[in-house]
Amino acid sequence: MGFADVGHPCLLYGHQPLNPKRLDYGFIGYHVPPVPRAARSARRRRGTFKKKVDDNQMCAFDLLATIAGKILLETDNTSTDSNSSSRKDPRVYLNNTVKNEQQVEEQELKGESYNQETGDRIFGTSDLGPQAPVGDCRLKEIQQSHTDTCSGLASVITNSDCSEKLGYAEKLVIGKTKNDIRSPHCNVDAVSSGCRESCDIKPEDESDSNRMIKTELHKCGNLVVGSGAEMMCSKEDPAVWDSKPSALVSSDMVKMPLCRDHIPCSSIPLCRHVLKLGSRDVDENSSRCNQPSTKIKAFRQPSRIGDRRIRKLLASKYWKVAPKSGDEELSNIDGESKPVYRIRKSCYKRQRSQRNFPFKKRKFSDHSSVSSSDGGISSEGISSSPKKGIIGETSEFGATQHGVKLRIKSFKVPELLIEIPETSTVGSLKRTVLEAVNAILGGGLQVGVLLQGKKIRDDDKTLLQTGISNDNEMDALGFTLEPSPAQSAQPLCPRESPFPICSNTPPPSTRYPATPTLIQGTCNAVPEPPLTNTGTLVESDHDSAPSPTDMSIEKSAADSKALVVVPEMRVEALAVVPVHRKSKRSEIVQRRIRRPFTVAEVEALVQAVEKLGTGRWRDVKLRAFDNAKHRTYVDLKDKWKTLVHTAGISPQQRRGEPVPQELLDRVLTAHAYWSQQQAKQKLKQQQTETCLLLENKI
DNA sequence: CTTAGGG
DNA sequence: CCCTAAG
Repeated sequence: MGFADVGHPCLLYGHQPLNPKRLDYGFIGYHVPPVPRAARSARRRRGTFKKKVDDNQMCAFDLLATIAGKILLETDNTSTDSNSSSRKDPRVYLNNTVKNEQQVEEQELKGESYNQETGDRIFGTSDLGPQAPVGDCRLKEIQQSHTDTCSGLASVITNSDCSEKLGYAEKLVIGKTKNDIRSPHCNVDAVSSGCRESCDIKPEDESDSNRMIKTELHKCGNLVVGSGAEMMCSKEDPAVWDSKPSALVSSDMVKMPLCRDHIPCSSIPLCRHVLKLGSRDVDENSSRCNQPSTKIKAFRQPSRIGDRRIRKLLASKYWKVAPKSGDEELSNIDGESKPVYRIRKSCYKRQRSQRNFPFKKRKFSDHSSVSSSDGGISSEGISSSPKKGIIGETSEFGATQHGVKLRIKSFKVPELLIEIPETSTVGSLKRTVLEAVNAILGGGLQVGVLLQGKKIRDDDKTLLQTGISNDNEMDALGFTLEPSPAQSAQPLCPRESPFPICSNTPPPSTRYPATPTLIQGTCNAVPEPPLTNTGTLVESDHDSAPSPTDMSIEKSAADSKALVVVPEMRVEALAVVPVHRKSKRSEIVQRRIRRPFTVAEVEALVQAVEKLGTGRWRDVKLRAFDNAKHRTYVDLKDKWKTLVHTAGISPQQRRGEPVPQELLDRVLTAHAYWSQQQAKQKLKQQQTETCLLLENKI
């Protein structure tokens, strides 16, 4: 053949296995013929290997998408000067376009047929309710009164200084009102002081026009804050405050070094805006939720191609802030498979589809209806099988147990601190916030469970023991989203934490200081094991991967169950999610968080490749990373590619966690070996082909 | 769905 | 990591 045989890597180097496991493979491994395609397909069909990767992440994405669907950003600078100016045009559009009253009215009239093309999000800041004092921030009132009325996402936008053009921070609280869950519309409350008017759309007060608009929103994904009547009102009296402020408003100010001269924000007059949004797609969604599996599929099919396109468009744009991920432990160990996932397996077969689900969904359902909700934050799942609840029954109680139905009406999002130069544009602020949110939602969350406002830290307790099973307590049950432990502890570059919050290479002008979650006033440095542990649903996956998973749990919960709000909790965490929907057509497609391979993983990979060879990534995945849900065979292939490259460059040129030279040597060896094997095979193939040809001719 | 490669 | 063409 003209090729000198390259010895088996192991024989050549006699590497001592870093891992005892390595002993289990020997030279023989190289001679194992590749599994015939047919066989593989069969395996596939059998479900031997399914992508379950990043399910949790998906959840995060869903969540994000949901939140994103409700942008709350105010771009109107005019407000900075005073009530008067803002009064003239209380409405602020995301795209910076302010619509005139007429337009607004038209929209109202249009009602259901609200033109999607006008996809602008209107941030009305009007008030239809009783007049309230104006001028100062009346956060407290807001907080107290609205507990029941407000629903949906709540966002508090704090303007640290009204006179500062760009300085404001927002807090977003996800919450829902009692009546909202099913309602398709968005409820938005905008409360502000000083320069802004407040807008509180109370369910009861909803006018028809309101309803229409809202409905609209939910349909086309447009967000209208403050509608018709309210807007009008605000015009008349921009400074009117709603008498029923939202209880969801966080009292806690966003501390952002936005103020000039670093004046403590608290010392400056603040403009606060509270926006509450119901989840728009909920209802539609809910109707589909009954058949989850179908639902997703329906989407998937049509969106396949589009999906890719979308991803392509968006993928590269939003990952700058992607948290630097820590490492996972051993390949096989980690993984984020969560129990919840199992429950809804049918729905989320593909990590990818799942991940993009919200976006895709939206994109493709624009015409018809946004069925989305998908669980995100507020979707109300409908689960025909009660016992399957997220927090299903605990095993210990066996058959006697009653399933616990949980409704997750809202999640509290961890506080987000953002630092951005005052010279930044509003757009960049938006982007920054979005990125930060994406970073968090994309990977650094874990779930906390609250009962009566108290955090339940004992994960070993059963629901029964905790009182969660008690119906009376249900209302007091709440869930929080918090940064995963590692993050809180090591904000900037959490080494061990798989899901760091901050980006390792933040843009010059922005950065996300590590901010421990202040939820409940208690900083939970202590990792809260996922709710999962409590339930039986979990299929012992002993995944080590923390956060994202949790999200999935919640998500599932949301999907399959109802949503319940825990009102008493003060929401201090927030995230602002600006969304520019139409503008860039960009549905923020989140890029997967980066998770550098650990040495252990590399070891496992090398070992597997040595044995299986290159070109059989699926097998490699199965063999060495079956439990690492987030490592796809493509990832492994890519890693191998980079390993080969790395091995070929000088150590000085290498970046990231150094890979032991020994491993790199093995990489080169194996690579050479398998390359040769491939060449040989090709040759053989060619020979046989030619032989056949000749024979035929003869 | 998998591979193989380019980006 | 992402995206895609191919198979």
